[in-house]
Amino acid sequence: MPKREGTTIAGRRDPKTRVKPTLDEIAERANTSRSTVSRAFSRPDLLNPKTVAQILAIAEEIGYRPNNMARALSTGRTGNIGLLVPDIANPFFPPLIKAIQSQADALGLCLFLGSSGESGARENTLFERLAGQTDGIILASTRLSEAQVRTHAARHPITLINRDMVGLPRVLIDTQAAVMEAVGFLAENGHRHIAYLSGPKESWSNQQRMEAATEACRRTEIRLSIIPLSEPSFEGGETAAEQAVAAGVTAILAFDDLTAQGAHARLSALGVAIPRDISLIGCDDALPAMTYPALSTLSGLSQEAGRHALKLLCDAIEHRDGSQDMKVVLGARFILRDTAGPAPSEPRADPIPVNDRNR
Amino acid sequence: MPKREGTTIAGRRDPKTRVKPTLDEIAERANTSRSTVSRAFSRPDLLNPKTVAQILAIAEEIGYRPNNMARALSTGRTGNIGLLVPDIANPFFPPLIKAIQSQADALGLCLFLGSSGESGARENTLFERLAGQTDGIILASTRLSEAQVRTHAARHPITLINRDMVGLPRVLIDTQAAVMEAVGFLAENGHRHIAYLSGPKESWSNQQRMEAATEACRRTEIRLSIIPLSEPSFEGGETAAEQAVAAGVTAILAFDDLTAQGAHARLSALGVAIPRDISLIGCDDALPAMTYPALSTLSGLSQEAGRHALKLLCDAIEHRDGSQDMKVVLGARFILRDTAGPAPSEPRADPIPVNDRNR
DNA sequence: AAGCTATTTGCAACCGATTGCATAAGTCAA
DNA sequence: TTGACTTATGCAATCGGTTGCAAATAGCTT
Repeated sequence: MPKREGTTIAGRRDPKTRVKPTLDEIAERANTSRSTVSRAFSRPDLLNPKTVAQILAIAEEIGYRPNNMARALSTGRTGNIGLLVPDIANPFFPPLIKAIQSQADALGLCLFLGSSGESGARENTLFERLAGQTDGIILASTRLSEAQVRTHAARHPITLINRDMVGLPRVLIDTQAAVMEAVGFLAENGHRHIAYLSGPKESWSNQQRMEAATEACRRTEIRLSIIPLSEPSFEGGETAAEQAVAAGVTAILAFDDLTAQGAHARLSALGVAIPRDISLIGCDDALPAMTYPALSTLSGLSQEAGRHALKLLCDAIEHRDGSQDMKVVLGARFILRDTAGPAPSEPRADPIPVNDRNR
Repeated sequence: MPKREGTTIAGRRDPKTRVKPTLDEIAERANTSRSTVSRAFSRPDLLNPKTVAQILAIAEEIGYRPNNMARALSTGRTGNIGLLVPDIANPFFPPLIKAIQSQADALGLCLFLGSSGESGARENTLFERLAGQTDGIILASTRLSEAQVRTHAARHPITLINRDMVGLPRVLIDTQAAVMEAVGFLAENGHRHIAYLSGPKESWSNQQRMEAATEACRRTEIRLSIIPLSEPSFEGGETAAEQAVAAGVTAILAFDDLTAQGAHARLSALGVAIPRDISLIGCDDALPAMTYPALSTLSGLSQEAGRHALKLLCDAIEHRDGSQDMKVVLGARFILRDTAGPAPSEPRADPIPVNDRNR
C-alpha cells in the first residue's frame, strides 16, 4: 500500500485530506457518485445537462485533472505514442520529430522519444520499455532485423518509416529515382568516376540508394567506388571524403546531408574546391539552405513522412484486427544547388574541350 | 468494465485466456500468490531464493512484462520524465535532447518530448498533459512567465534550463562573458558599428546576450543597433540581416547559430562577402563545423546542460521536500572561426593602415 | 391512477500492480 | 515437546479511474 498524504476512512481515502483532487472528491462535493462524475467527462450525453454543468464547475474550481494512468489501466488506451530514431542529432530527424510531435499534440496524444544511437540492442530495449505505455510506436529508419520488427509488431501496433516490410504500415521516401537523376546529371556533366559514401548496412534507405547508384552508373558507364562510412556522422563523412579523393573521383554522392557536410569540410581543408574540383551531392535536404555554398541534395520530405506515419499508426491502433497492408511512398527529387557541376576536366564555359569526352 | 480478450471467472480474469501475461498468470503457474510474484521483482531479498528463481523462470518463459501504468498507479512513481523545448528543429536543441535522452535511458527512465513552437500557451497545455504521467519535467528555454512557471513548480518537480528563477533547480549557460569577448574582438579589429539580432523577448538567454552586448559596446564605444528578429529561425535571420546591412554595420552578432546561418545565406545572396565586408558571429555552437566557412560563435554546452539538468531533476524528485536552491552555471566562450575578422576599412595584411584606428 | 417507456443515476467489479499486517512455516534452545 | 524468534508467504485494501447492469426517477398515455 503506498504511503502518501491523506488519512484512510471506510472505503477510499478521505477526500478532504487529499492533495490531488480525484473523482471521489468531486463526487462528494457534488453529492453524487464516482460513476456519474466519470461520465460527466467521458459520456456527458448520458447525463442530465445540469448535473454535468455542476460537476464541471466543481472540477474547475478545485483544479481537477484526470489521472491518465488510472484511465489507461482501465481502458487499455494510454493516449501516448512512441517514436524511435537512430540519432536525434542527425539533422534528418528533427523536422520529422517535429512534424510528428505537432500532429500528435493536435490529436491530444503525448509523444515518447527514443534515440537508439544507431544500436539495434538499445532500440530493442527502448521498444520494450515504451510498448507498455504507448498505444503504438513509430520506428524511423529502424536498425532492427526484419524478424525483430515482426516480433514486436505481433504484440504492439507499429508503423515504419523508411523500411519496407510487407504487411506492416510503412512510409517510404523513395530516393531511387532521385539518385538516378543525380547520376544522370553527373554523367551529362562529364563525370566518369564517382563515389558513393555508404551508410549503415541495416538502413533501407542506404540499400535503396546504393542499388540505384549502382544501376545508374552501369547504364551511364560511370565507374562507381563504394566507400563505406565508419558511421553516419559528420566525422564519418570527413574520413570517407579523404578516401574518395584518394580514389580519384570527380564527384561524391553521400549517404545523407550530414555526411556530405563532413565531406565538404574535409575537402575544403584539403584545398579541394567544390564544385570546381569535386562535385558533392547529399541526401535528405536536411540542412536546406543552411550551408554555404548551398548543398545539392535529394529532397527530404521528412515532414510529410512524419505526418503520414502518425496517420497510419492511428489507423493501425483503431482497427487492430485489420492487418491491412498500408504503404505510402513519397518520391524524392534531385535538387541542384551550388555544390555540383561539370567535371574538372570539362571547363564550364570553355568552347574548346580539352579532354575527349568519350575517353 | 473494459471489453477485452479473456473470459471472467470468480475474482480476476482467467489467466489462461489472457493475452498479455500478468502477475496473476505467473502466480497461478508458480502455485503461489500475486504478492509473492510482485516481490520476486521488487523485493527479492524478502523471498526464498528458490521461489524467486522459479518465478523469474516462469516470467521469462511466458514473456511477462510488468505493466508500468499499474505500477505507477500504485506507487505514485511513473519512471517517466518530460522535456519541453520551444522548437525541436532549432539546432541548439537536438544535442541537448540527445544528452538527456541518453542519460534518462541509462537510468531506466522514459522521455516525453514536447515542442511548444515558441508558444507559451502550447507549452502550458503540454505541461498539463505531461504532469500527470511524469515524475518531473525539464523546461528548456521556457517561454512561460515566471508566475506560470512557479504555479507549475508548486505541483510538480521542475528543472529549468536557461532560465534563472530563485528557488528552482536550474542550469544556466552564461554567455555574457563570451559576448563581451566577442565584442572585444570586434573592437580590436576596427569595428565601430555592429548589430545584435535579438531573439524572443521571453528568452532569458536573449536578455543576457543583449545586456552583455549593450554593456560591452558602451565600454568599447561601439555603436550598437539592436534588430529584433521576427522569429528565431533561419528566415528570421535572413530578414534581419537585410536590415543590418541597411543600417550599415560591419559586424553582426546573432541571437543563435540558426539565425546566423539565415543571415549568412541572405548576405551571400546580396553579394556581401563574409568576413571581408561583414563579420558574422553566432551563438550556441549548434552547427559546430557544419558550415562553410566555419561560423564563429559562442560555445554551446547544450549537452553538458542537458546532463546537469537531468541530474538536478532526479534530485528534485528524490527529496521533494527540499526546496533547495540548486543552480548550475556553465560558462561559454567565444570561438573564433572563419566568419569574423577585421572591419572592411581595415585591410587584414596591409602593412599601411588606410584608416585611423582610433578615429 | 395505473402502466409503460425513456432518462438519469448508482452499485460494484474490474484494470494490474504494491504493500501493511497477519499468519504459516522453519530454527533453535531449553 | 514447547515457547520464542526468524523467515517466507498470503490476504486484502488501495491507487484512480471505467463501465455493464440494475434501480430509481421522470414523462406520457389512456
